[in-house]
Amino acid sequence: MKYNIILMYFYNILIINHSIIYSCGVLVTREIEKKWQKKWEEAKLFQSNHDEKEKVFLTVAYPYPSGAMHIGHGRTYTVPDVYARFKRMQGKNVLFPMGWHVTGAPVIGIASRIKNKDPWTMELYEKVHQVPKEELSKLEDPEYIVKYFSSEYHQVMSDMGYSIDWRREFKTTDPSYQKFIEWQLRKLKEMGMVRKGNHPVKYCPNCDNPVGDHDLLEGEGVDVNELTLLKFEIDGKYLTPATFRPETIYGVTNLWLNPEVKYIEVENNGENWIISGKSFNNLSNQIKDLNIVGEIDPKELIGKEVKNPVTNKKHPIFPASFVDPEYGSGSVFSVPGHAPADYIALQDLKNNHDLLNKYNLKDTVANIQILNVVTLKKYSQIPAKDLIEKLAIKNQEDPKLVEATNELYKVEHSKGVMSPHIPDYAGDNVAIAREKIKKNMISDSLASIMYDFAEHPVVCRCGNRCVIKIMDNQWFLKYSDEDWKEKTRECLAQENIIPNEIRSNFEYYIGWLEDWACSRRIGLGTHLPWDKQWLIEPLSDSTIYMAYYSIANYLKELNVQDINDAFFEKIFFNKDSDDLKITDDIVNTIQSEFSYWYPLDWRLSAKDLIGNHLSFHIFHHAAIFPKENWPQGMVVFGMGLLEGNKMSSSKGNVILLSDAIEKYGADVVRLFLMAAAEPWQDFDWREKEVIGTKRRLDRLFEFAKTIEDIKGSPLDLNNIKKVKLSRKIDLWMINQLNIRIKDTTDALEGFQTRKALQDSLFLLKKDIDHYMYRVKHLLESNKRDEAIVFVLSTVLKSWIKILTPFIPHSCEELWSSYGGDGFVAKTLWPIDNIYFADESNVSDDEFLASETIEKSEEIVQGTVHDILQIKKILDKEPEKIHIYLANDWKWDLYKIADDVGKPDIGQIMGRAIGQNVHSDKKEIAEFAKKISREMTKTRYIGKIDEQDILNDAKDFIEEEVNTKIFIHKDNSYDPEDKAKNAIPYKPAIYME
RNA sequence: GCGGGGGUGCCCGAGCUGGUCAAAGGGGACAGGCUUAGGACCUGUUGGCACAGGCCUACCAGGGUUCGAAUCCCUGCUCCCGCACCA
Repeated sequence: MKYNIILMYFYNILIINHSIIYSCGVLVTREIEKKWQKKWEEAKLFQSNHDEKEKVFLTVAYPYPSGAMHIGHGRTYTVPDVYARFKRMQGKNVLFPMGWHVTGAPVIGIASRIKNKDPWTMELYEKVHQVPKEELSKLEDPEYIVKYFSSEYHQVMSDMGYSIDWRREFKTTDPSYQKFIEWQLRKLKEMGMVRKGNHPVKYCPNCDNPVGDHDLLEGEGVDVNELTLLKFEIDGKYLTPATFRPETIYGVTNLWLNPEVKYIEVENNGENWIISGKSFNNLSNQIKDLNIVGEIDPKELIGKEVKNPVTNKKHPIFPASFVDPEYGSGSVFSVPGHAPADYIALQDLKNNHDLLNKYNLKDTVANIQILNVVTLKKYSQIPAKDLIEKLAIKNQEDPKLVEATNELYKVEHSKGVMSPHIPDYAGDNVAIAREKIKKNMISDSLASIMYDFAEHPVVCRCGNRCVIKIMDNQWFLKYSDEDWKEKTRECLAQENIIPNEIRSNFEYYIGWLEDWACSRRIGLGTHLPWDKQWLIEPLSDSTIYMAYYSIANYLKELNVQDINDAFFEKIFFNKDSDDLKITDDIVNTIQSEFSYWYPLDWRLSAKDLIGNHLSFHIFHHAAIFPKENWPQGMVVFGMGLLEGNKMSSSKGNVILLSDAIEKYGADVVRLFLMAAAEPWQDFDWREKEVIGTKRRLDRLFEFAKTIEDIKGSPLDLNNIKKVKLSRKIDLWMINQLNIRIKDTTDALEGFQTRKALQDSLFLLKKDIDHYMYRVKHLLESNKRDEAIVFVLSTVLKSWIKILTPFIPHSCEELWSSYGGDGFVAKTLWPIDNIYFADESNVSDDEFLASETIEKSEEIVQGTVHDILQIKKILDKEPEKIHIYLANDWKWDLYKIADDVGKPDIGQIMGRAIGQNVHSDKKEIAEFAKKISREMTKTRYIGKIDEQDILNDAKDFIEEEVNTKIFIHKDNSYDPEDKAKNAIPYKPAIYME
């Protein structure tokens, strides 16, 4: 024990040292980040108002603040911030708002658990969500929970430097928002999109409330199954076994009852049913007015007969210990032909002489004839038996029995056909027959529907067992309505979906969605305006709230009583009305604000919300707004992983965003999150790689210092001394910069943050390294080379700009440190033809084409590479290196080969001879053969002046290969006949 | 079961409108340099065989289309995600 404490002590020291060492490398500290955040706020940089500029309106799903923000959330909210900042620099007027979705039930449960000092919850909120002790007890109030965490979210979002227009912040319980929701629901009701009906839910009788999966102590993710209750008559009463497979009613041989459990007689609508005592709780929540009449002794029923409701055959009742009194109604009908469990139970009973004697069943059991119902290829008339034999199942306790049951259920459902002797349904697929039989039996009052959990128990957090309750008089949104679906599809079709592969997912969900229960009993929220006992279900109040953002700041100024339906009709549809209570000028201002910002350009959300939130969002926009205000695009996010494992607050596997910011700084966190994966992919937070990201950021600052060092005086980005460039390597660097700017811009347009950073940070850094390497020898002879200073300053200036959306604090700091004017966030995004766009630079026609510039550098590098390769395998150091360039006829032939486009030597030869490119046919053939394969590996961009290129880089090459080089256009000196190896873009080499 | 998306080198992960792909980038490993030292930085190597700039084998498996396939088509295997009344 002591030993461990000592070890921990050392470990702590190591950790402390660790962070000290790293923090030494920080160039942008938290203080600097806070400084810039304050400056942005003071300058109201992100307050967006209606003006003449082109607008971009984007929203990201507002959070449900029931816990602290973790790095997964950090990614979700950084993506829109990066895009917003990018678009602003492109001169757009961008609206990026934020609100809090506080309606719903979870906080109610959390609050009561905190009140009850539930240890798990207390630990979660204290350790994972890091709520201070003095605040913890206040979380007994659900309103306080959302208040506490929404202000926490607000703080962390500010610390991340998000460019949010906070004037439009709201909570979904704000009175004016509730007015907005009431208006929407009334509107939908008027349109006939709301109906009343019944609906089964997971329910806790103790809490007297429906419960969601996250409110469960046990049984998370357990399905609710729909079962058919079949009524088997016995002495004027009914036994009501429940089943998944009503079609097997034709194969019933007997019923099973558990003689060791309590059964009761209940009265239901004039009928008397015999059910297990334990099933009453569940059934009574589903069937109205179910009254207990008395107890029934199951032992007395054993051996008696029941009547099959469909075939009218008589079946005996047998005892069985496997009958679970909690499942269904506590009795089971036996289909040994198609249910392995029934088959084996029957076998077991046959061998159980004690039991047979006790109930005097010997003859009855022996007379049971197993019946066939379903015909299945590759199976006998008794498929249950086949499977039991195949899996070698010995008795009822065998765990493989479940496997056999599931297997047969699946196979018969998907491939089974009703056997020829089954009346009315012979030849039908099982799946179809099942539905038909169920429907017919219910309409003939031979059966009814009940619901049960697929597994027991399902336990509420309060400790009580849950049941399934039919909620009656529920209100539904009619997503099943075909016209509504059609309109929704139309809306989807005109939207941009990123990534586009997700589109088919939406199409699927729109088709699949059925009516959605939009009312609930508990939680925070808005009451249904026409039926106040109901609250509006929290997904249904979050469908078109983006429209609310556009006017939220104005609504804060208004008197809530004055906000009525007429107001919203005016704002959203410009409909005039006598009921308006607000003066014209104010209404018109708000109206124009809405019509400026709408439609929504981009909606961002997580991919697990496709089937509900996002689909509802389309449904409601399609229903309520005219086409010109339909949403324009959606971006769907992936999930977050932590060191390869799924992030989950409730499992404690999270890193809080606030901790990450404290440790690494907002820019590092932003940079890592944006570089780790594209938004729609799952990203993985790996500590090691986060640290790597930090180093890379530091190097940006070092680069700036390097330039100043070369220049020998302070950098002034706002006033870069222009120099006309003549060296190809300088042009190459500028050209690479342009390529990176273009690729970054394209990537950002499509929300590809990872690719954008790949281009703007990593690849550009590589280019700069390469450039520095290429000009190293020039700096040695002239440290203050003006062209180099010009090139590097130009690169730095653009580099800072294109990184600003990602690491805004660092970029502001760099910008202001090196003479930039104002906020870099307010500067314009760089164009992608810097230098070349200026006509005075463009005298040398040859270097207009970026391809040529790239190719030149490739030739230089390729030549160096080849020389080094050959040198490596020579015995001795060469004294001279001769470089031979391809002569004109080779270029001509190369062009022909490119035109032909494939390695078809015959055709290339034919054309070459036809055009008479060269007199020596043998040489042509030889060369054609040589290049025919090479061709496909090289990009042909036309003839370029290789001599000029190599001469320009001659000193660099000589330094690299440490030997004098001689460039030859012909083979006047060619002792080893190497010149013939020269190919366009790939000179021949000879060393001596 | 229904629906969607994948399987790439030691690991993560790009590429996938066919040729510039032995395959970007990162991580790891190895070697070297810089250094008092380094968890900092730089360079090189990281499929095999060659050794005058080359060849072979490779992108789950099998088949096909093509002059040419990681990329297109078919088949199989396999992994992941969603399936609801609720954030």
